[in-house]
Amino acid sequence: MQSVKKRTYSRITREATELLGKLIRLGRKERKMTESELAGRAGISRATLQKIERGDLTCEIGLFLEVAVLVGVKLFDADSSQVVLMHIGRINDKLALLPQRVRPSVKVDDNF
Amino acid sequence: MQSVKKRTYSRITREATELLGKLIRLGRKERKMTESELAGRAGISRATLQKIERGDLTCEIGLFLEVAVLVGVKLFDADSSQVVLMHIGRINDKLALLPQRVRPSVKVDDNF
DNA sequence: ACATTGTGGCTAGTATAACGGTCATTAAAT
DNA sequence: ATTTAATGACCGTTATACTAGCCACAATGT
Repeated sequence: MQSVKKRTYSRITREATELLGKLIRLGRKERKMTESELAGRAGISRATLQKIERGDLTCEIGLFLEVAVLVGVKLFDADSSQVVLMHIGRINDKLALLPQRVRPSVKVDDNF
Repeated sequence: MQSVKKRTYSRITREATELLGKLIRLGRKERKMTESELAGRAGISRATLQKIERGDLTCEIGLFLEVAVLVGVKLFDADSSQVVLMHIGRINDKLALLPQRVRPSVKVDDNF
């Protein structure tokens, strides 16, 4: 009974993960795969797959996305996934333009 | 030197995570926050934030998305995130329509 | 030029995720 | 109705993610 992990997540984070889990479960059933089958293909245990489909926030993002890919879930969005992925080049450019280090001279504006 | 974890990830998974990490780093710098600041706000260590921005696949999805939300990264896509999130209701419906258990009578079609 | 400090990388310790196995329940097929 | 097996849940073990702290380097501001 020592040091119970006390982590808080925003509503957006919780809903997004829950959604992704449901999309995975939906994709799996549409393809008529059992939990064991999908877990086997993904190289994970059935217990972990159950956590993922349940939307457990503590699962590794790699496992989460890997399972999603296996059941045909389009990452990031329905039909613009490729567009988003292609943006990775432009993001590199934008990163290169920014100063390599951040030095907050004043104060960071808390816009929440 | 026993049992080195040997995990493989699809290219899509790797690129998606890498992209998300870069988006986070971009968002952080655009808001002129230091790694320590963002890590502090997210309630994680700086080392973990560095792993996230690097696109490390072994990070918890909850931490990954939480940091993304903090720096204003729109989850799933640029401007249709809310649409996707609203679809959660319809997904529940679709799940309810499917049989509650999958019994593969024939063989699962390997469409890869 | 100098001082400041953000960043990358490393370590050991600790919390915990993932695994493999088991069991009860119950939907699905006969 | 009976049989089969997919699912949900639990547990002990093992692997590892996260943490706190440190150092070296170098970009930024003066």
